[in-house]
Amino acid sequence: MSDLDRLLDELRQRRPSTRITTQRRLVLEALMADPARHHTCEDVAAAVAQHGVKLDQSTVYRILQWLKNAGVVSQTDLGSGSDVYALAGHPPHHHLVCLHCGAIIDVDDAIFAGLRRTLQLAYRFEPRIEHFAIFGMCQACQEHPRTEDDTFEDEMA
Amino acid sequence: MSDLDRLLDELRQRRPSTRITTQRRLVLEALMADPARHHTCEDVAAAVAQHGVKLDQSTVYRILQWLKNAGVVSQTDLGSGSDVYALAGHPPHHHLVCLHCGAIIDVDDAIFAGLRRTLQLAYRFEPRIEHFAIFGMCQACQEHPRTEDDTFEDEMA
DNA sequence: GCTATTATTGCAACTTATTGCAATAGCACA
DNA sequence: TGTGCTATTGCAATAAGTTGCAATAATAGC
Ligand SMILES: [Mn+2]
Ligand SMILES: [Mn+2]
Ligand SMILES: [Zn+2]
Ligand SMILES: [Zn+2]
Repeated sequence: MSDLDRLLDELRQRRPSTRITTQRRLVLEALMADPARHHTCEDVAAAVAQHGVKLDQSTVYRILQWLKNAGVVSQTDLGSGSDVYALAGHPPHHHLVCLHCGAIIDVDDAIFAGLRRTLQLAYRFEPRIEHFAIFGMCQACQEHPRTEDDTFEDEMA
Repeated sequence: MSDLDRLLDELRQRRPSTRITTQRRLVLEALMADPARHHTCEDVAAAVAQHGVKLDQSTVYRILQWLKNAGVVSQTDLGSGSDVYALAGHPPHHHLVCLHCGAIIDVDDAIFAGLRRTLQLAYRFEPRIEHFAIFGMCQACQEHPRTEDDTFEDEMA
């Protein structure tokens, strides 16, 4: 039994009314074919289309939403105009996005350890901090100040 | 000279090509009329309309964007469907949003002190963490577990 | 395997937000 | 006060994402 089928099975066990459809199988297959990637809805639709199946945009979005609610994928706005979806499983990490040059820096999940603890202890709030994007200014852009206009900010979502 | 004119003046001093238009004055006036509120684009447009001036949606968005880039307002997605804009000035704070019941909890900016320091020291990254929304589950919803379906998540952006 | 139930899909309409471009209107300077 | 330059606006088109609803298809039970 494949990784994919194992996961689908698990999802159905969690809530038995769940149906395993061709569409869901294909979307998950596309995601797992490139597990480290930031997939857009369009990416996924294109990958599925290569298998000869055309999925409606709304179907893809609904399946991604379903996977997100199940904790299987994360959804992030990195400022590119389209949200990106990624398999939540393997190495938890986040990104720093420079508002000036658009650089995307990977950071380990450990940076949120303190914040998580604070929210749990002080507010009894269980945060779901997965694949966050933190906007700001990178080192290079701080050292090379430009005028306020020629910035990446305008181009950002 | 009013608070409003003082601010507009300052914005123009920062970049002299900036023009002070009726539209900009009215939008800023609407924001400052209720400084603690989370304003949607629609709210602002409605408030301005009460003064007898109809602004195009795109104009309002562009002015809010301009104010955001200038550091005057923050923009936040609290999961309501429309982004909210708030005057950045006075009391910096953030929100915890419950994915289950939709509750919105206010938290002090201090919760980010550690993270800010880490990013500055370890990555030389200057984060712009203003009026963040952190999604997760509130205390009440953790204690009162429900099935995975009747959740607020589905209704969220 | 066949049938009934109902979760899921596809489609079209809709919402929120952004963008290109011609018309408008600040404002610097005479 | 009048004139020219160009930043900003309004408008219409577009993009990303969501939603209502009728048609479809997964699956449980026979
Ligand atoms: Mn990533
Ligand atoms: Mn707030
Ligand atoms: Zn940069
Ligand atoms: Zn709750």
